[in-house]
Amino acid sequence: MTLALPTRLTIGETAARSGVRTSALRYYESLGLIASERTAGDQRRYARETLRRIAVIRAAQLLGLTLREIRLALNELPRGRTPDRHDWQRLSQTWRGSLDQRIADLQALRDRLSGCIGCGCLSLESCALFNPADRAACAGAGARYLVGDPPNPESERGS
Amino acid sequence: MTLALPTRLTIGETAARSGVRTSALRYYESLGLIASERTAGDQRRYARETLRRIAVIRAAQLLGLTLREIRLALNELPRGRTPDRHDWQRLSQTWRGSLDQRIADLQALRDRLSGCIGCGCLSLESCALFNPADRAACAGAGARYLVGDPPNPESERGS
DNA sequence: CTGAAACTTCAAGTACACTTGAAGTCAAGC
DNA sequence: GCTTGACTTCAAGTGTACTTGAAGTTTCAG
Repeated sequence: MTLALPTRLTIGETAARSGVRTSALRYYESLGLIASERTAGDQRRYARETLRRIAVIRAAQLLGLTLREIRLALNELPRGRTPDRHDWQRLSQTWRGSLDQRIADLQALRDRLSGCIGCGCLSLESCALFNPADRAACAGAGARYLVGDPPNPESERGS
Repeated sequence: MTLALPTRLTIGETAARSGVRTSALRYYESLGLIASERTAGDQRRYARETLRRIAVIRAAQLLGLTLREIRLALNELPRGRTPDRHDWQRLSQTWRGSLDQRIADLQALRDRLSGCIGCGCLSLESCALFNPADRAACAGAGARYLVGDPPNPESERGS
């Protein structure tokens, strides 16, 4: 078989194959999420392996991770050597936990949505959805990207 | 019982009870998500009912809805009359569907994360996670806020 | 009546994840 | 070798959801 798949992809090819726009790929690269080699004329060439990396990035985004967090996780992958099955498995194992957590959070929210918002209860003080502390607990790991705990809460009232 | 709970809350009280900062409350009001009456000195006073509204807003954000979408949903509530149990139930019913969808999406992602990212498969072309069309399908309803389909994709290549 | 905390508006700033546009360069088919 | 599409950089813009700051006003306990 002399079928040699191109080892290096242009940014356009990479975009087409990954479903991620070229501008996003450049952005990812600027953040250090992916890397490229350059041609003599300074054009990017991506290794095929980068496609997997991009897929992992998109999957991680669906988990609610920020690009910064994803970069940190990807940095755990061995530098220099192509990540193998074991490396990717370790990564997916890490994220699976927060994904499970996120699913559990959403399921809890679903129960509340039916049980509390819909209940017509007027005892607002005792209602789980109306208790900020409780909601904060619920918002925990996975959801912070969605609603985002303010990094610096309680500044208007304090002192 | 002469215990008269204050019917109107200041913005600070509302913030404390809802766990949402005053700046966010003003922002919500500017978007038409909540309403207030004003004192002679032009200060806001919120009805207690607004606490429920705020809780619903936060819950809906956890579902991944934008404030715009939430406003539209809240506008379905009867104007003029205080929403009753039935009104809230209808609202929660609407959102429950997308919440279920979202949970299903995340569960599918979880299965893939273990089954695909971790699998070490090198047949990238046939791998679900590497197939943009498939991922787009998966990203459907609930996830758009997280990863956000670009509103205007494929502009660099076309024509 | 006074002083401080809480409130007011409005403009600008922040963070995230990109996209868009301008102005120019590279690569490849004919 | 020339044209054209794909590429380059860099700065600025977009949308969402707020926050922050300045400058001034209101409320209320003492």
